[in-house]
Amino acid sequence: MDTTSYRKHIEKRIPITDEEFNTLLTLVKPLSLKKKEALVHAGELCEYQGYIVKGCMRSYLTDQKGTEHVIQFGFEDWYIGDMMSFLTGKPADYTVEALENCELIVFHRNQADELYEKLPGMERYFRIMIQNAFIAMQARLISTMSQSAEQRYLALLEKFPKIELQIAQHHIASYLGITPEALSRIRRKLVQK
Amino acid sequence: MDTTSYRKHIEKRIPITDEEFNTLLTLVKPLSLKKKEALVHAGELCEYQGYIVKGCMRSYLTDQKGTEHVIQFGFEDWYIGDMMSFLTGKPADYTVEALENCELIVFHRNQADELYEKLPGMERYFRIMIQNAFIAMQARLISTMSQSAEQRYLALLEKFPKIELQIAQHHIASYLGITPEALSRIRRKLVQK
DNA sequence: CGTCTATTTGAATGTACTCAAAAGCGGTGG
DNA sequence: CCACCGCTTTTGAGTACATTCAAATAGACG
Repeated sequence: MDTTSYRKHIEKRIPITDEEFNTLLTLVKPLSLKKKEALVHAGELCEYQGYIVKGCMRSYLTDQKGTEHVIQFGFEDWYIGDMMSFLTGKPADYTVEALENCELIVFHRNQADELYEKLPGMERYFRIMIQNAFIAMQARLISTMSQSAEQRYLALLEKFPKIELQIAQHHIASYLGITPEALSRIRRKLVQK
Repeated sequence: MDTTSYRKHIEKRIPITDEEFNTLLTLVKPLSLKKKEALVHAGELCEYQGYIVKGCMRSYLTDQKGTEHVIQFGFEDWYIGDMMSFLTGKPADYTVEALENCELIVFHRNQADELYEKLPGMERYFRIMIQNAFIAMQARLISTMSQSAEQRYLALLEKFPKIELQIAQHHIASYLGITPEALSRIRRKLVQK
C-alpha cells in the first residue's frame, strides 16, 4: 500500500525521520474495506482508529426508534473511528462503515502505549488530531443550534462542493439532522430560486 | 489560593512530583472573576484556558440575529475557555463569562511551549483533557440530534441534579437549544404528570 | 428487464418559534 | 419595612418549519 499521503499528513504536524516512520509502519497495518463493510459495529469495542487512504466512510448512531444519525463523514486523509470507545475501552456507540471500497491504515488500541514509548512525538500528533476533531465537532454543534436546515445544507455544500457526487442524499440529510423528505424539499426550493 | 483540587485533578491522570507541580505553579496564575465578568470576549484572542477552582461559568456564542447560544457550562474542577482560539490563535467565537463570583487557575497560551518542554508529561494530561472534551461534545451533538427537547432536559437534570439551583432557566434553555418559553412549557407539562 | 432502493411529492400533524403581555421574584433605595 | 424597578418566568395566540405516513417516480444494479 502507498503510505506517501500518510507520511505527508504526519509531517505537516510533527517532524519525523525515515527511521521513525519505519518504526511507525510496524505498529500500523493496511486494511481494505468493501462498500458497506464496517470498521466497527455499535456495541462492539472499537479496536482501531483508521486513516483513510482512499474512499469515504460514515460513522452513525442508531437511536431507540431505529433511526440512523450520521455523526461524521470521513474522506481521504481523515481519521475515522469511535474515539470514545477506542480511548476508553467501552462499547462503541457508532457503527463506522465504508460508503465505497476503501483503503485504510489502521492503528490498534493495544499498541498505543508502545507507540508513545517508541515515538514520543506521536503524542503531540494525536493531540493535534484530537484538537482538530474537537474544534470541528464544536463547529458542527454550533451550526446545528444557530442555523436553519437550509443554511446548514448550503454551508456543507460550500465546504465540500463535491459531496453530492460521493454521498447519498439521505445520508447527507441524516448528517444535517433532518429527514430525507425535508432535504428534498429544501433542494427543490433552492433550484426554483 | 488553594491548589489542592488542581493537583488532585492532574494526579488522577498523570504522575507528578512535588517539584514538577511547583514548576507548573510558576507557569499558571490565579484569577478571580466577579459575576458577569469574562475570561474572554468573542472576537478577542483567547489567551487563557481556565481551571475552575470555585464558581460556575458559561461559554456562549452570539449569532447573526443576536441570539445567545450556550455552548458549555463550567463547574468546579472543569476547564473552560475557547479552545479553538486558544490553540489556533484566531479570534474567539465565544464569550466565556462567570455566572457567579469565580476563582480560576489560568494558563497562558504563550507558555504552552515552555510547559511541554519543562513538563513533558503535561502533553499527555492535556491530550486527555481534550479527549474528554471531544467525547462530551460529541455526546451532546448526538443528544441534540436524536432526542426531543424534553428528553434532553431530563437527561441534563439527571446528570446535574442541582443545576437549577445554580443556573438560570433561560441559560439552561439556551444550552438545550430551545427558547425560554419552550423550556417553561416543558417544565409545566412535567409537573402536571 | 425486473427488483430494490433512493428520491420526490402530497396531505395532515406536531413541535417549537415569535410576538405580546402578565405574573413572579429579587434587590435597592426611600 | 415597603414600594418600586428590572429581570426572569409563565401564559396565550398565531405561525413556520420539519415530521410522519403514504404513494408515485426515478435510478442503480444484477
